[in-house]
Amino acid sequence: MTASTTRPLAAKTNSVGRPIGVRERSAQATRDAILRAAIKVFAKHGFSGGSVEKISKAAKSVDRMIYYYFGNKEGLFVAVIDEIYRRFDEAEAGLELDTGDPVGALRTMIRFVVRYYREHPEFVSLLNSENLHRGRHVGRSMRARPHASPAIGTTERVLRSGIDAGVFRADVSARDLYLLIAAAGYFHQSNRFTLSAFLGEDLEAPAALAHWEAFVTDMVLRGIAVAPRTLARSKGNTHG
Amino acid sequence: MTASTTRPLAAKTNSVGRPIGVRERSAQATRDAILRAAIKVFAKHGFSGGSVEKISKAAKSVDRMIYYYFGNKEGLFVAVIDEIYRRFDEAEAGLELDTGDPVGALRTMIRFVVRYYREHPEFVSLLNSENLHRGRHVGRSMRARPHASPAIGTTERVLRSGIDAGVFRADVSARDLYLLIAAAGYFHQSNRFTLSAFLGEDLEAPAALAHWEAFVTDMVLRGIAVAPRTLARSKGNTHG
Amino acid sequence: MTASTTRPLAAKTNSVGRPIGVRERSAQATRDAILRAAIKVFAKHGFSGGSVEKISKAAKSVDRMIYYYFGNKEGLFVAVIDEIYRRFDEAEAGLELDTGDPVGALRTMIRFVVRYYREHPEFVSLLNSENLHRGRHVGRSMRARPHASPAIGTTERVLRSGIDAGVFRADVSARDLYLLIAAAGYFHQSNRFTLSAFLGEDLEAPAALAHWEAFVTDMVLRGIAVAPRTLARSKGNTHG
Amino acid sequence: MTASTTRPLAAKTNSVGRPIGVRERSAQATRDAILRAAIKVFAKHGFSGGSVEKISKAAKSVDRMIYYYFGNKEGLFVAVIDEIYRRFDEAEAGLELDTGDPVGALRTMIRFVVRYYREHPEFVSLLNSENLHRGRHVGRSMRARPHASPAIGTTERVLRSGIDAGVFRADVSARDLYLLIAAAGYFHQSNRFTLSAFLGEDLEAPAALAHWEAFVTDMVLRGIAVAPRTLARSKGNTHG
DNA sequence: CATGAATGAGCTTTCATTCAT
DNA sequence: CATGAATGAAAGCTCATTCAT
Repeated sequence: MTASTTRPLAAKTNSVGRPIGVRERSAQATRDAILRAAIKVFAKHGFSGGSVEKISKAAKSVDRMIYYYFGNKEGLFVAVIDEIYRRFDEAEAGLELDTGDPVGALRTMIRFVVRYYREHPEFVSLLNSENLHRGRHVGRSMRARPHASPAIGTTERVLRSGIDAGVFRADVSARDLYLLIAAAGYFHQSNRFTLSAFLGEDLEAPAALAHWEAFVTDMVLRGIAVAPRTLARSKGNTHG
Repeated sequence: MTASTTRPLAAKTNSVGRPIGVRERSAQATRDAILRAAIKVFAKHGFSGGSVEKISKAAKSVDRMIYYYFGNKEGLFVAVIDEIYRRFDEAEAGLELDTGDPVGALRTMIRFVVRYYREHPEFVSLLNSENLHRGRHVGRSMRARPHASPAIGTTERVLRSGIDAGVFRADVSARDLYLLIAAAGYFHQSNRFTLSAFLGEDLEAPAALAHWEAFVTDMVLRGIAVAPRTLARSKGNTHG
Repeated sequence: MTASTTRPLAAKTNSVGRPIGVRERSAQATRDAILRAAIKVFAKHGFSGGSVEKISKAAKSVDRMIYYYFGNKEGLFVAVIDEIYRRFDEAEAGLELDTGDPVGALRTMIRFVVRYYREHPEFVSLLNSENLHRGRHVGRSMRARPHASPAIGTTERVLRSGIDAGVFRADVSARDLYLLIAAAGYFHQSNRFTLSAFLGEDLEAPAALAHWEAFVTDMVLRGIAVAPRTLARSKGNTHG
Repeated sequence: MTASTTRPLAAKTNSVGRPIGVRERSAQATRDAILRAAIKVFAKHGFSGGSVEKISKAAKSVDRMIYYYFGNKEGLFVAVIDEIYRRFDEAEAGLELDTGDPVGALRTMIRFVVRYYREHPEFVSLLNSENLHRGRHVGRSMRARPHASPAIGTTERVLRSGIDAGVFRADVSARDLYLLIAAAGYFHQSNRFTLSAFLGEDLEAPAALAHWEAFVTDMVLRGIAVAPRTLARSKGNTHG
C-alpha cells in the first residue's frame, strides 16, 4: 500500500490492514497491552523519550486508546510506576524465609534483591526516570499504599530473628539495612554501563554478578554481626 | 585523553598556544557557557527532555552555537559526560588522606563520596541518563582514558595502608570496596524521591544524610575489619 | 496498482465502500489539495527547493497534514509522481486514433505527445526532478504497474496498422519510435530556457512550437516510411 | 579529537588537522577545486539540494572561500554553467569531420552528441537544474558569448556539404537538425531512470546505448535524405 | 466502545551568509 | 590573502493532545 492511498500513513490501523485481534480484544486486554508496552518503552527511552506513538505501536493499538484508558501520557506513567511496584511487592511476598536461620534468611533476602534488579532492568530504569522527575508520579500512586514497604517489614522480621538468636547486632535498623542492600544491588545494575566503561570490564557478565552478590553478602553479614570488640565506632579506638 | 580533560574551562591560551584575543576569549566563553548550561539542563530534564533551545537559552546564546561547537545534541552530551567526570576526578584528586591513619582515611574517603553525590546532584542525574542510553556516549569520551579510575587507585592506597597496619582484611579488593561505598552514596541521592515516598520521610533532610553517612561508614569499617573469628562466611558456622 | 492510480481524486466513496460523511469528504479534499499543491510547488522548485511549508500554504492547509497523509516529504513526492503518470495515461487513453489512416494516426500521436509536454510543464519538470534523484521514487509507485506503458501500446498499434498498410517500415520497434517522439517533445519543452539563450530566440513562442511539431512530424514520417531504395544504412552506399 | 576540544566541530580545518595543501594551494588551485566540486555536487543534488557546505567539503576547502571567490552560491552556479558549456564547446571543437563524406560526418556528429551526454551526466543534470530555474543563470554567463552555438555551426557545415553533394535535402535547417539530434541524445540520458522503470529495462546498459545511437542515426539520415518521391509532407499524398 | 481526522507547538538540524580581524 | 566566529531564518519532522462522531 503506497502513500497515495486515501488512508493516511500515520494511521496505525485501517479496515484492511488492522493488526489481528485489535477490535476483538477485550477492553481489559487492550489496557494491559498498553501498560505492558509502556513499561518497556518508558524503561528504554525514559519518560520524555518514550513517545505515545512508540507505546501505542508496541501495544499494537493506536495513540487514541492511551488517552481513552489513561487520560494522558502522565497518567499512563503513573499506572506504570504503580504496576512495577506492585510486581516487586508480589515477588517479595513470594519469598520463603526461614526465621529459624537468620543468617540464611538474610542471605536469601540479599540474593533476592540483587537478582530482582538484575532480572527486571525496567524496574530500575523506571525508578530512575521517576527520580529524574522528582517523584512527581509516585506520589499519585502511592497515596493509597501503606507507607512502610513490605520489603522493609520482611527485613525487620529477619533482623529481629537474628537479634533474638544473638547473632545480629541490636543497634541496626531494618530500614538502614534494607537500604544498604538495595543500594548495592541497584547501583550495580543501574550503572552497569558507565561502570563497565569506568572499570574496563563487563558488569553484565554472570560471573560479575555472582562475585558482587557474594561480596555484598559478606560485607553485610560482617556489618551486622555481633562483634566481640567494637572496632569501627570511633577513630583509632583499638589500635595505637 | 581529551582536551577538556586536560584543559580546564578557564584556560587562557588556545590550542596553538597563541595568546588569545578578545574575540577568541569570547568564543571560549560562549562554549563554556553552553557546556555549563547543558550540564544543568540535561541533569534536570534528561537527554531527551533537555532541549537544545532550553540549553541555548540558559547559556544566553542561540541554538546554532551548540551545533557550531559541539556538532549536535549528542556531541554536546558527550562533552557534558566528559566534563562531569573531569570535575569528579579533580575533586577526588584534592582529597588529603593520611595513610598513617587507615581508618580515618577510609572515613574521609566515604564522607567524600557520599557528600560529593549529594552536593553534585547533576553528576548522579547525568550518569543515570547516560546509563539509560546504555553508555552510548561515555565510550566516546572515555576511550582515551586509563581504565582504572583515580578513585579506585586512592581506595587501593588506603586499603593497602590498613592491611599493612593490620587493621583491614587482606582479602577485599579496592574495586569492590569502592563500588560498595559508591553504591551507598549514589543510591541514597539518586533515588531520594522514590525512597522518600516509599519510606514516608524526607531523605533530603541534612539529618537523614548524616545518619546515612554514619551508618555506611560503620558498616563498611566493620565489613573490612580484621575479624578475630570469621562469622559470616558460611551459614551457621559459629552459632547454631 | 495503487489506489490513486485506479481511483481519481474525485472519488466519492472510501476504501470500504461506505458512503462518505461530511468529515470524510473534507479529509479527501484536504489530501487532494495537498497533492495538487505539491505538484505545482515541486514542479516549480524541484524536490529540494519545494518546501513542505510552501506546499501546505499553497494547499491552504498546515505542514502537519502532509505528514498525516503522506508520511513525509518523500512519500508526498512518490504520490506526486504517481499522480502525474496517472494523468498522462488518462490523457493518452482519451486519444482517438483512426487505424485506417496510419500516417494521420501517427501525426495525431506526435501532436499529442509534443503538446502534452508543452501544456503540462509540471510533468516534464517533475520527471526531471525524479531523474535527478535517480528514479528513487518512481520505483515505489511503479512496482505494481505493468511494465509496458500504455503509450507504447498505442504506438505499437499505429505502427502495425501502417506496416499492414504497407506504408511504414517493418523493422522499427514501437518502443524506439515512441522514445524518439517523446525525446523531441520533451527536450524542446524541458530545455526551453537554456535553448532560448543558446539559440537567441524564444522557444516558448507558439510559432516555435508549431514549427518544431511540423519538423518532428516530417522527420519521423520520413524515417519510418518504406523507402524505395535504402539510403542511410551504410556510409556511401548509393551515392558515391 | 572529541567534541570537547576548544575548536568547533563544524570548522572544516584547523591548525592541527587541516587538509594537506590547503594553505599551500595557490589561489587559482583553490578556485578550481571549488568549481570542480560544485559541478559534481550541483549535478548530483541540484541547485537547492547542493549546499555550500557539501561543496566546500568536496573541494577540501571551507565555506568562506566560496564567498571569497564567487560572491555567493548563485555566482558559483553561474560559473558552473559557464564552465560546462565551455567544456562542451571545447570537446565539440575537437571533432574531426570529413566534409568530403557528408553522411559519415553526420554519423560522427550524432555519435559525438549522444556519447558526450552519456559520458558527461553532470552536463545534462546541470542543464536540467538551470532550466528548472528558468535559465536565470545562463543569461548572466552567456551575455559575452556569441549567440549561435559552435555545434550548430558545425552542423551547418556538414549539412551544407551534404546538400552540395546532392545527398541531403536542402529544406532542412541546421538548427532543427541539431536540436533533434540533441533531443534524442539528451532525453535518453536525462530520463534514463524513469524510462528504465517505465520500460522495464536498463537504459544504462552499453547495449542499450549502442542500439539507441544506431536507431537515431538511421532515423536522422533517412529524415534528411533526398527522397525520390516525397512521402510524408501531407497526409495521404502517395497512398490511396 | 472505539476511532479517523485534525492540530499547534515544539523538536533537532541545516541553510546561506556576514562579521571582524 | 585568508579565516575563525557568529547568526537569523528556515528546513523537515515529531510531539502530546483534542475534535467529532
